[in-house]
Amino acid sequence: ARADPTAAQAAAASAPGSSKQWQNYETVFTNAKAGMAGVNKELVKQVVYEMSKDSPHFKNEQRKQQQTDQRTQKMLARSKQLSAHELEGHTRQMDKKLAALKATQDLTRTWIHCDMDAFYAAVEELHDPSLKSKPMAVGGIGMICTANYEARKYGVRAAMPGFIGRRLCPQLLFAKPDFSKYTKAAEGVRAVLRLYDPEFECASLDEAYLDVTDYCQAHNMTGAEVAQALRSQVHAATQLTCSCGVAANRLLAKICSDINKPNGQAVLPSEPGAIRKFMEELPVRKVPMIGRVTEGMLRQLGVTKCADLLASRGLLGALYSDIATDHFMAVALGIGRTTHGEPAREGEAGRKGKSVERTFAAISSPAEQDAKCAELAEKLAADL
DNA sequence: GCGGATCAC
DNA sequence: TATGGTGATCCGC
Repeated sequence: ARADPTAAQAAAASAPGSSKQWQNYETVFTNAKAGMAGVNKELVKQVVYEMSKDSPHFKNEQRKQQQTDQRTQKMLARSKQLSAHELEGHTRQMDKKLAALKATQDLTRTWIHCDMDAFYAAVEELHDPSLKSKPMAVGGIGMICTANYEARKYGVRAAMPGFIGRRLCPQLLFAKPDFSKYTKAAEGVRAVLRLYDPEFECASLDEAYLDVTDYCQAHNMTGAEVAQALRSQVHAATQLTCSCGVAANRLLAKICSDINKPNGQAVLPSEPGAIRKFMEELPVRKVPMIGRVTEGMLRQLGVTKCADLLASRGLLGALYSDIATDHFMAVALGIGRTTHGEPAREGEAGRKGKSVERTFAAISSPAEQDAKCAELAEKLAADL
């Protein structure tokens, strides 16, 4: 590997005086992600744009973007029609909502959100330690599932097409996803988590929520100490590292687990003042369920930090649904769930749907399209 | 009620 | 050359 990934890339980049259209090209790949602090974002944007701009995929992205632009414009127009009187009314409504929410706040529990670091890639490195020092991605030429930290230095990351990753980092190695390996590793991790909260909840293969209130009490330990012990024990048992967030509820713990990634932890004290201060400065995009689109719409309304959610509560109340504003206000106060969900009904019991989809090259003949549908239906029937 | 959009992993 | 798959929920018509 070269000493300075971005310098090597810059030398290889081809853009002799071309019009710099890529500068206006927003891509998910330049979002902040652990291990990507030193990445030359402009360069990544340029490479992604150059490799994408003539593709059908790009056209489709543009179409979708236009759609959300329209939606945003509609909302913006409505916001401008609001009278001061209407705004005041909505503000009072939101104040009621806030008061009700505050009454439900519970700061007596200690939650840990545990998030494995570059999980699939870390498991692959376990099976082949020589990969550790090399940039490597799990996935294929079509799509990267996750990249190790060596690869992230080049801007290579999850959800990026493999051929773009290879352009950003020519020596990038690919490992074929092997979910039986990851499932097995996850079981090793879970065996440890169970010791700290027998009712812990898996959010995915590599994420879990633990209520460690009882454990803290029984062992006379702080949440931070438990997280430290848990991480050591996970590493001892599996040779894998994870990051933890420690806070009074699941929402805050989840946000915190991302702060000191990889192999770190962050603690938010369960004090009203500390929580208020933490939320005030937090960019809304860090909040679970505020994704790229919602972030964009909120930005148009002048809302970028969680403090803005409170300040603009009247406006939000006028423009968004009850469900959405409930979430916004809860987030603004740092209020999240403090209980486990339904007793984990194993397997398929809670399932509400089942589907199958494939990406394939364009086909235009009705006969071929029909055959494709039949193929998918057969697959779905077999799965069912 | 439905299809499409959004979000998460 | 080439841009994933599954499931849940919400929005807008």
